[in-house]
Amino acid sequence: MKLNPNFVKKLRNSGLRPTKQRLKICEILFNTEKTFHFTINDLSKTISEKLNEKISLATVYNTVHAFKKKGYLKEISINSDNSYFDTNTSVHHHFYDEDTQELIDCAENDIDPINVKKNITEKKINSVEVLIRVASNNQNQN
Amino acid sequence: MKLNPNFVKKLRNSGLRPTKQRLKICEILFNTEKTFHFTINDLSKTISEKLNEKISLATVYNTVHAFKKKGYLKEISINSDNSYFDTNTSVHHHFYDEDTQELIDCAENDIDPINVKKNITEKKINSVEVLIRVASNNQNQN
DNA sequence: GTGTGTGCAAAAGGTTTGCAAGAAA
DNA sequence: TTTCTTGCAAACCTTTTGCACACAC
Repeated sequence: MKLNPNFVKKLRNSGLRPTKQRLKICEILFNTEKTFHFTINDLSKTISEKLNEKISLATVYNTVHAFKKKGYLKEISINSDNSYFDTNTSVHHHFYDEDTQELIDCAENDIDPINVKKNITEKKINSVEVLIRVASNNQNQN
Repeated sequence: MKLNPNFVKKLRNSGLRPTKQRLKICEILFNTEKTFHFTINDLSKTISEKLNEKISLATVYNTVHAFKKKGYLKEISINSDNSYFDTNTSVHHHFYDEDTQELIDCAENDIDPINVKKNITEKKINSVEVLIRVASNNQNQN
């Protein structure tokens, strides 16, 4: 497996040692033009499918949390069943398909800018994000 | 403890037997003009503080889920640490205070209506909700 | 009486932690 | 050789489940 120098640099810059495991996870997460969403479960499945090597679950958790802490990943909570991570760390909106439990990025101009007229707290607004839940009509939401 | 006939009726109407435990939980959740947010942990603490009687954790879970299923409660996921329930089951927006982990309802007219210009799925939109994260400026988000 | 609900304790599921061995600096 | 990281297993915590007893009807 090639040792991508960009990822080595990326990790080094944030004070994380570029270990074999972290580099492999970088390859999976950041080696594509487009961003995507995943669960820890997805990721560890991808690892064991795509790589001929095993990374322990604990290391996957540690790495994902380290990446989140460094700002390379963003965590998104939609329901209590699953915790999603997003390789797109910018503030943006989502569609959530309740049938498939799939999370889809919303393009910047698919939604008009949100105007918060009144901030009832005195605190600074860090982000304003919209979640659009969709489902087919003949849906038993249970 | 008074046996509130409204709650007896409410439960009966939805096919839930009006047991002592369920009625007590109704008193706590629905006996106020204003709606509020809580975690299972909050609720079970309130129960043991406000009532001179104990309700088993399993029953609290069962009841909250039964109420959610009947549409009396709504579950809100903000972070992976906590699952919040809302006694306001309508579609509405929230402020989330990252300092205190507190969830605050947003009044209908504190935000201009959201205009979804393009629904990239072909499915029906069930809800459009905004989450506004706030925090004090001098904040170490860790 | 019949069926549903409760409470306990045990099981489950997902995540974190402690620690010894291994890899990076 | 010193420090950080990994991997395993155990610990943890929250939520769910099985089952006997109790309660609602």
